[in-house]
Parts: sequence; structure tokens; C-alpha cells
Amino acid sequence: MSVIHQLENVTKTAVKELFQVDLEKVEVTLTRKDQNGHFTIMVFPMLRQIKGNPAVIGEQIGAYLQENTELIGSYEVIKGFLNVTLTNAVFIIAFNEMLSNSKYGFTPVDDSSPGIMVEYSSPNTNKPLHLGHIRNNLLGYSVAQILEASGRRVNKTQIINDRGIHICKSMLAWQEQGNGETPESTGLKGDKLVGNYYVKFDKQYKEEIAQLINEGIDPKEAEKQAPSLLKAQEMLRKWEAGDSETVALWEKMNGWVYDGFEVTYNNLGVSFDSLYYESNTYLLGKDIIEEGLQKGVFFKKDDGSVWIDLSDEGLDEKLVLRSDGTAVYMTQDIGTAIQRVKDHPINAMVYTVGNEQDYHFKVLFLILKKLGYDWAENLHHLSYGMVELPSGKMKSREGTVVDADDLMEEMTATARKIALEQGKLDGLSSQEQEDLFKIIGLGALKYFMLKIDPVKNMMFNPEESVDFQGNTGPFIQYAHARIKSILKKAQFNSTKLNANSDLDITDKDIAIIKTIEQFPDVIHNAAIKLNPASIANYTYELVREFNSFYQNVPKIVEEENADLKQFRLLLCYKTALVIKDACSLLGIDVPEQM
RNA sequence: GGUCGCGUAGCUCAGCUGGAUAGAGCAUCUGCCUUCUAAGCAGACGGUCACAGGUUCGAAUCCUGUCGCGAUCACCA
Repeated sequence: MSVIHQLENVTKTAVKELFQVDLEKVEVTLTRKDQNGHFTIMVFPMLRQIKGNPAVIGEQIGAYLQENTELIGSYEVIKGFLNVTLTNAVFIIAFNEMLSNSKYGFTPVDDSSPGIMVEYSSPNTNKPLHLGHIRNNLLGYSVAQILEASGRRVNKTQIINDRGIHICKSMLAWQEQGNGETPESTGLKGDKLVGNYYVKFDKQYKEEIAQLINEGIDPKEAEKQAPSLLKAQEMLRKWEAGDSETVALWEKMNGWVYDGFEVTYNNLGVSFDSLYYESNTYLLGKDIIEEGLQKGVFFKKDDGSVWIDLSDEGLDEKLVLRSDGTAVYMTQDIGTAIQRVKDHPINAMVYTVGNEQDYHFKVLFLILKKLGYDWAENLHHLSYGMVELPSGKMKSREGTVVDADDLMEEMTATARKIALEQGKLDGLSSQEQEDLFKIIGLGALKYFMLKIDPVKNMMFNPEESVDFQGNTGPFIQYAHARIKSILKKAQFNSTKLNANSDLDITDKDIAIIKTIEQFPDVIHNAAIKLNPASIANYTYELVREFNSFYQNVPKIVEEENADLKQFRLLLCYKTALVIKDACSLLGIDVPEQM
């Protein structure tokens, strides 16, 4: 049991003995840095059940604890705060307990663990992934790891938006202007090649609109009548009719895109356990609409369109089926959700989608509840804010979109430059060095994006993101590499994971134990809140504690007291493990040397 | 206009299940490499927690209103 829980329990006992009162809960926090003590027991909240002067009550509890438990070394009451200083042995015993669990903080997963699906990425197939997708991917992947660490069986998925007018636009431009270009013939990544044709389509489309307007046609009308758009729409009709030539082209170009995406996902270090394609799911949901009509969840208007009235929930009426009987986005999302629960042993889902779709998911979840699915209670929208650049929003037509592949390459190049300048890579082969640069560059990028609370819009300043000092990924990776270096020098082996509890240890030692002890709660809370930023901030805190310890205690390798040396090596060893495990929840690798 | 979210140091962000004198990083300035990796440590400087009320022993944190920024309110996806 953690030290803090032990304290809560003995305080309850003390209050019961002293005042004959059963407290439901005791508030214990870390003591402020400017006060003496390890933990602070709050007396104020007790006043609801115990009448009296808080300072006196605190004094009585402190005296009782010192008299009747082995935990407390000393205490002091300041205002309504009972600050207690524990004995060294308490911390070392707690530390030994942590050491005995190699996956400390993680809840094991087995076949009976509750299943949850995490959807993220879900790109369109007409252009490459960009900075916004990176935030999405990193969040989704990290949340999946966090949920798994908290004991859920996780299925990572994405729905690939492989059909629709957008891909037809790329197909049309390629057909008309491509001269048979392929990724092989051009040396371009497939998604980049297809994206280029999307741009070409857009350019021609714009020209056509301008010309039509010149001819005196109303601008709105011109947008609808431009020949390119009409041709793309015709292509979509052919695709829906199953025209073999169109389908073949569609398969070919989507195939190029998937090859390109795979490279990007691999570099980013994300993966999926299942895939859904919109071309397979876009017709789903219509039968559910019929069922819902019969249940009275939906209603039909005179023109034949089907709606749901959510005005009781403070929302509006929402269309779920067009008057011509075709599906809207909502229709297929309803159908796809139901399909996923049929396909996999899950009763919960997380949708990683930008906050511009908050309303959509609010409605989707409400509809599924009204349709009576019990798992509808367990649907979560992992909503995140947009990524802004110092120059403002990313706009493809202004060429300010930050490409995912380019960005990863730039981060790796920066890591390479810095590492070579420092020249601390003795003994690494050139391949090992390249791997290391990638680990550091990607670590910087991932940490930079994940340390920010998902709900907030984030500012992506390229100059700051390549700063590897302070609160950054490389800062954390560096601490890990340093620890590994100590363990190596000291020829530490992890066969005897136990420290002598009768040791004179310092505040720096204790600070690390106190921080490590929070790890299980940090994972638990991150899972509940679907928030990787809390893991990132915790890891940073732990590393700062470690660095302070590292530079303020005498050299461990040269420590003459064998028991103290063993304890400190164990502390290093455990800290490295927690850093590594915490980083794994963020999708960040940690190097052995850097 | 309705709804939702955000607003904390010059900049980027923590802290938000209410607790003591609001924390980091960057930037600026001081120290520390013959000592386990200086991508580090120790310190200085920097605040009307947007504003105004309310609840409370206690509010950056909870409630209400105002202002500012953003998103959203399609028979689009």
C-alpha cells in the first residue's frame, strides 16, 4: 500500500479513537515545498464532523499518530494543516514494494478485461497527412496505450474515407493530366502523388470558375457548373454504379495512397488492430433508421426525409436520412458504430476527432442512446483543438500546410545536428546513430504535441518544437540515457531488488520515491480523462526530481556505504523503468545512450 | 443570434475532484564541467490567474453575468 494511503488509514483510526467519529475520507496532500514535512493532513474538512479549534485538533491527531504508529517521525501544525514527516524506513519499505512489481502502475489485461475501441487518424485518401493528423494520431495512439495500461482490452481502428467526391477529383485530374504517372515512375510517395493531382484539379476548377464568371455567370452558379466538377460528380455516379473502369482506377490510386500512409504511420510509430473503409460502411445505418422510425425515435417529414427531434435535450432537429432515401454522414456513423460492436468484443468506444465535430458526436451519442443500445453510455469523443502556426491557420491553398513526412524528417535532422555537435555517440554504428536521431527527433515532436491538454488549441512554433532543452522529449530521454550509463558503470544487475530499510537517506531520495508512488494514480486519471498530457507532465516532474538528485548527491558509483549504494542504484533503476513505461504510454522511445 | 470550448508571467504551457506565499520551460541575467553524460544543475528577474458579483473557514479551481478569441448551428463530408 502506498505511503499516502497508509497515512489516510491511520488518520481515520486516530480520529475515531480521539473523537469517536467515522470520517468518510481524509484529505492528504504533498506538503508545500516551503514547509517542513512530507505530507499534509487537512484538518479543515474534518470540522464538519468534529467541532473545535482546527489547530488543537491537528495537534491531537499529530500526537496520536506519533505515539501509536511507526509512520511518523515528527509533525507540526500550522493553521489548519498538520504537516507530518515520516521515517525513512517507511519510504524504503514502500519503495521495496514498488520494486517487486516490474510493471508498477500497469493493470494487467486478459481475455475477461473490458473491451474498448479507439478510433483515430481516419484520413481522406486524396492527400497526404499533415500536422493536424499528427496531433490526432499521437493522441489516439497514446490514449489507446493508456487505456490498455489501465486494464482495458483495446482495439485501435480507423475509418478510411476512401470514397466520395474528393478522391474522384484526384482521379479525374490524373486521368486527364497524368500521362500514366505512377509512384514508381516519379519516385514520389503514393499519397503525395495523388495529393498533387488533387491540387491540379483544384487549380483547373478555379480557372473554370473564373472564366464562367467572366462570361457573366453568377459566382455561386459558376461553382456548380464548372465542367471539372460536373465530370467529378459523374465519376462518383459511375463509381457508385460499379463501373469497372472507374472502380479499377479508384483501387489503383487508393492503393498508392495506402502505401504512402503506411510509410508515414510506420515512421510515426502508430498502428491499428482493425480497419474500416467508408466504401464498405457508407450504406450502413439505413435499416437502423427504419427500425428507429418504428420505435418512434425518428419521424418522417412530408417530403420523405427522416429526422430526430432533440429539442428536449437543448439541441435542434437533425436530419438522419435524405428525402431521396440516401444516407447522410450521421446515418453511416450510426450504422458503423453498431457494426463495430457486432465485430469486436467491446462495449465502449473512443472517437479521436477534432473539436469542430463536437456537435456531431453529441448528436450521434444521443441517437444511439435513444435507440436503446446499452453501450451508448460508454461512447467518448476525444475532442481536440486545432493546431495553429505562428502565421495563423494552416491553409492548403496558401501553401502553409505542414506535411507530416517533412516534419518528421526535419525533427530527425535537427536531432542529428545537435547530437553530432555534442559528439557523445562513441561506440555506436552509423545505423545505430541514425536510429537514435529518429528516436530523439520523434520524441521531441511527440512530447511537444502531447504535453498540451487536448481540449486546447495549440500553437505549433517550428522554432520552439526543435528546441531540445527544458520541458521537452529529449530532456526526458537524456535523463534515461544518463541513468543507464550509471547502471552500466556500476555494473548493476537487477537480481536483488531489495534495499536495506535502515538507511540514512536524503530529501532528494525521498522526493523520487514520493513521485514514483504517484504513477499508478496518474495512469488511472489519464485513462479516465483520456488525457496523455497528464502523463507527459508527470514524467517531466519525475525527471526534474531525478536530475536534481543526480547532481546533488555524491557520485553513486563511488559510494562506499554498500547498502546506500545499492539503494541508490535501485532508485536509478526504478526511475528509468518508470520513465520508460511512462514514455511508452506517449508512444515515445527512450535511448540507452545519447 | 443560439450552443459549446478556451482566456494564468513578454512567449509556450502546468495547476482546475476547492487548501497555505499560483508553478515550469523559453527569453534575459548570475554561478557550476580535472567529479556517475552540462540535451544538465543551483539561483535571479518576471503575475490584477480576462473582468464583475456569488457560495465557502478558504476560490486560478465551483456558480452567475460581462468582455475577448475560436468552433459549430447544411437534404456537406
